[in-house]
Amino acid sequence: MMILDDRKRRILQAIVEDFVSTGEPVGSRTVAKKYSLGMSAATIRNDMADLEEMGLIHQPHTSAGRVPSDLGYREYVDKIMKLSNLSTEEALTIRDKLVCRLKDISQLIKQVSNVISQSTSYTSVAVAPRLINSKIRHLQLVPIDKNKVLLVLVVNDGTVRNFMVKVNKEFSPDFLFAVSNLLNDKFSGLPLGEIDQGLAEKIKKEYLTQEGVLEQVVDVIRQKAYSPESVEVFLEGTSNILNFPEFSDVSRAKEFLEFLDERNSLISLLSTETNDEVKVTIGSENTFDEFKGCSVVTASYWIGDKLLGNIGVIGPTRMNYARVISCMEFLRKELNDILRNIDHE
Amino acid sequence: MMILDDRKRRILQAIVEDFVSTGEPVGSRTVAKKYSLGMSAATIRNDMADLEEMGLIHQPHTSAGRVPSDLGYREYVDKIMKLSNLSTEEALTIRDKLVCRLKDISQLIKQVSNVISQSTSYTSVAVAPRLINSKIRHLQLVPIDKNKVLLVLVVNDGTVRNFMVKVNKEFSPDFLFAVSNLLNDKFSGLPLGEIDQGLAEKIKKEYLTQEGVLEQVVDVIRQKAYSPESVEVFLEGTSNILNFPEFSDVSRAKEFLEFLDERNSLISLLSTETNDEVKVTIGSENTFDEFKGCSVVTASYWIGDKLLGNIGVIGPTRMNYARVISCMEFLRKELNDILRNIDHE
DNA sequence: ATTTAGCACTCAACACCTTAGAGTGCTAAC
DNA sequence: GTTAGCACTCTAAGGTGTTGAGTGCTAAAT
Repeated sequence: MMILDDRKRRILQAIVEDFVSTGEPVGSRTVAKKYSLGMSAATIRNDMADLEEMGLIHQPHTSAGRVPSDLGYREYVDKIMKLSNLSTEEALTIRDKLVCRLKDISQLIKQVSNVISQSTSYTSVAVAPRLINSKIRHLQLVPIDKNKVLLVLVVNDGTVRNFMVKVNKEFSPDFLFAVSNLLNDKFSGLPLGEIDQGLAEKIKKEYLTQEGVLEQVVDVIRQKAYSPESVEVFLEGTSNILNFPEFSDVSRAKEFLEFLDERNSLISLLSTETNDEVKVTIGSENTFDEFKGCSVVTASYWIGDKLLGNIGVIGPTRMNYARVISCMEFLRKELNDILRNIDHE
Repeated sequence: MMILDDRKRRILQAIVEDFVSTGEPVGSRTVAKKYSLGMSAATIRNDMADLEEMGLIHQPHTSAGRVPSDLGYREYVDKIMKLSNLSTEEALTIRDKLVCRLKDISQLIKQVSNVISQSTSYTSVAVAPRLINSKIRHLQLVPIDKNKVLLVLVVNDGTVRNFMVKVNKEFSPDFLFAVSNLLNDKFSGLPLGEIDQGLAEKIKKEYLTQEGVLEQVVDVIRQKAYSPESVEVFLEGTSNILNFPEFSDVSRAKEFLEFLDERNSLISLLSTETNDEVKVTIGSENTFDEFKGCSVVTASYWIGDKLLGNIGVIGPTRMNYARVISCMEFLRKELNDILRNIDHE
């Protein structure tokens, strides 16, 4: 457990905030002058030496100023920084951008991601609501060709998804319509996770039908509900990272961008459940090596107590944490509000 | 009209090929030694001076070697380079990667784009078949909620698209099914471009129906058929460009990457009709300023004489043209073959 | 017992110079 | 028409000196 006296805390704060905004190591003189803490550079130097001993800051080289370490950022985020609400003006612009795009939840999430990346100028990732937690609102089978049927699935949040179902004989539109009605009768209102072959069996018995569509449909639903393939991921503002001197080394930038291309990594990056809070992962706290120099801020959005998906920001460890976190708080709440209104099951 | 004697052509060839592979300006000694043209460096120097006068090559500075100009590349591409087929091995791997992914044309195109970017190590763009040129194979209306109906549209190449249709009253599934059947009857086989309100009127008269769905559906089809919004664009291998020293300047790389984020620019970049050929646009020949230092190689794919979409490669002007063009030729043919087999209208 | 001023010391960054070498254009000989 | 030779040019790389920011330590001041 780290205990800092008030003065050291203020010095650490000054160092973090100055470094975040300038990108240059911060010297004792700068702290004394710019942050009017009412003490001399020499005093600050002494405290800095202590802070360094504690591992909160370090020097790139002997005659340079100090730079916060990952631990220093952690201390700053946990105990020092002060969050502030977005300006009302900004809040309004963001709200505006979200409302005018309400045609589809996936599009909404994509837009949220876009807004995040724009107003933080970092990279943003988001995953659309996972199927597995949704309830079926409506489904319908549409004939495609002699061995394919399209399953159109509408879930409670209004998302529409298409799945191709392979079948072994051709079915007439009328028959498929009848089956659709039957399925709607039985399935609608059920969570996707509860659809299984047992259910199919029951229906088959009850209606004495032998046709093969039923199992195939249930199969596809089960498969798609669980498969990570069917999770929609949005990535916005990837080129933003090139603004930061941390990535002026092209090979580093490339490594980063290539990592972002891997869907699965992104999904696992986000899928730390964050309950009701915004979660911050700093530098070396990251599991992925590619992100040792980056920080990730994530949040989840919910309907009631059902986790729907996550949103996140990725940027250099030298990140404006207060701002990013405030921004994420705001958007998380905003998103939850919008979703609460949509969900008329 | 530019006429080069055989020797000058071979010198230009050597310069282009050496520069493409090394990225360094090419000197007379290098040409003489590495490309055994059987003449001395001095002779080559004389010819190089001529080539420079013709604007085909130029010197970055007095005591440097020569670098091809855009015009030089053009001459090389048009009259000098020799295309060679892909190795059978490579052809097989590519064919493999395409076949195992046949579930959906859009996915196929995306995969093609992916393959292109991988085997050229440049960035690849592709547009999926445009709706406007497709014929309707099947359509069906699915109820969503009290003022929305989903239009599921299946076109002749097997692509399935969903469109939300706003309506002003709630319709029963049975009614929508009946309308779907009617629409199928009237529309299926028709090119999307031919659907219009006249057609809707005719149907309404014939069936004496007054319900409002029909117009709305026709409206949505017309709108989506023409809107550039509904063109699907795929972009693969964006981070590849960071491999080239041309983009080791981060701000240049950023500019490039940001340009790629704009769908519309990409679409217009590709939508030069290229008939039966692969088209090469070199450096300053590009309309977009952002691409003055890049070359773009595009090709189209067709079913019969209907243009479906385009595929393209974007890379630095210092590009291995012969290889890229061969690769594109191959994939264009491959794609056309696959599509020919799919299209059982 | 802190805090502060003063001072010697360190080190990266920058400017400046020198050198090496790659490449040229020109001329005169082949 | 081609080539060898040579003087010339210019960049890239390495070396040197200077500057200034920043430190740590010590001794005086509070």
